[in-house]
Amino acid sequence: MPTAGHSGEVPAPSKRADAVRNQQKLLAAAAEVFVTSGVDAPIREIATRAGVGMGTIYRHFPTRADLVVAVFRHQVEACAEAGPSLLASAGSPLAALRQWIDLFVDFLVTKHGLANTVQPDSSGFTALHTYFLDRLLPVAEQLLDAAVDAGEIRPGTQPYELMRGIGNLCIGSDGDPRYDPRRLVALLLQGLQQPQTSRPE
Amino acid sequence: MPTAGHSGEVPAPSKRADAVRNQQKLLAAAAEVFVTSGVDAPIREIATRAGVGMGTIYRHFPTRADLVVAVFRHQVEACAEAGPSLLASAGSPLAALRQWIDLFVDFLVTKHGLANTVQPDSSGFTALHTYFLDRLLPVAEQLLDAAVDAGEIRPGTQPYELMRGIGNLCIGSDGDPRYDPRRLVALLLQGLQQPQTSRPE
DNA sequence: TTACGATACGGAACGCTGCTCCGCTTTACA
DNA sequence: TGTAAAGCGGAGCAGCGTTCCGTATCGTAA
Repeated sequence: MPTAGHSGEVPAPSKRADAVRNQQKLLAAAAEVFVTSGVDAPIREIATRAGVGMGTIYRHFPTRADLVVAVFRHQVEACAEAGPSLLASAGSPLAALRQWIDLFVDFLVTKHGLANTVQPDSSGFTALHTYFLDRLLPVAEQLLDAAVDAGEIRPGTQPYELMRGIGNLCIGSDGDPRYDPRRLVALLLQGLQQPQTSRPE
Repeated sequence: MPTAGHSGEVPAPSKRADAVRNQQKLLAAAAEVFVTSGVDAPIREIATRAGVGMGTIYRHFPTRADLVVAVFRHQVEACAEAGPSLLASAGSPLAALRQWIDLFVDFLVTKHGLANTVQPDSSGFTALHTYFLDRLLPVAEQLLDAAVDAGEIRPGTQPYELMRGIGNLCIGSDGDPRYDPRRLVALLLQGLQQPQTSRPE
């Protein structure tokens, strides 16, 4: 094989620069549109938002499932990388956790859409799910630990339990304007905070 | 209010005969088409099969969910009524059970489609589910008991467990031509039969 | 730097679908 | 039997997924 890079994410032997650019633009645009309009959003809308033509999107992602899966992996990676950097840039561990969960909720739209797009009992699905857990659980743990160490939230919360709870809160969030999972997630976070952090009214 | 009928299934005060006829034709046609092409089948196909126009189907069932729910209730009723009559008409209780399960599998296509059509966590959904259980469990029990009394199948099988098992076998039956739930259901029934029915090879 | 083949792009066009709307038919009732 | 209302049918519209091919862009070798 020719120069395959250094075990990066793109094993393709050689790709044109504009093709790589467009793929990135499409992933970003699709992620935004999925949050706005769900995973069933018109392909045209995604192409328009990315500033590319219909042909381009179909060349990169022949089926909708291909696109959704790619966005999923991309989001997992972005979410995982955002954890440590938020911890460094945000004012406090709690602020970092809050912002990270915000990203996480956005991302869950894609994750739940996954079940409607690819066969939920296929081998590819379980592979994605384990990837999801392996990559994100340590990040959540790191953020939680930091916030606990800073005395901003009470200790004892399991990362898996929190992620699972947030995930469940976001189920069925489409179609019902009366139900806003973000409000409930915010409540959850509120409940996590130490009593002395917020003044007793 | 005018004459509201006698607490039947149709609370409409007075309906034209052809309207009632068409509604029945639509329910029957939709049921067939759902089995053939799934609950996402084109509305046109259902209208054509029923021999009515597009306007008619949309007047009776404004949304796809309305149609699916109506077919569901209709199927539950038909399935429940078929139990005793099969027991009387079929050659043996086991034959009756076999034919009834055949109906039941057809019907499950609609039931699983329900989850994709109406909100699975809505109150209407749980109401339909309890209706489903209340109406069908006794029938399954009656058929099982009869077959056990006749010595055709081994005793000890719980009706709920059987129905649940058949239901699970029928999950994800769309889209994969390699997976035919009916074969597996038949195997299940085979396993239910008394050892002495089939010669021990 | 230039020229050229390969690669990727864009979007018009097609077929299929859900849904509406209105002229015509059928029904029920007096 | 005559008439108003209720119901019917399907053409037509808008939106979506998907394909296809002329054109633009890129990488490379001279």
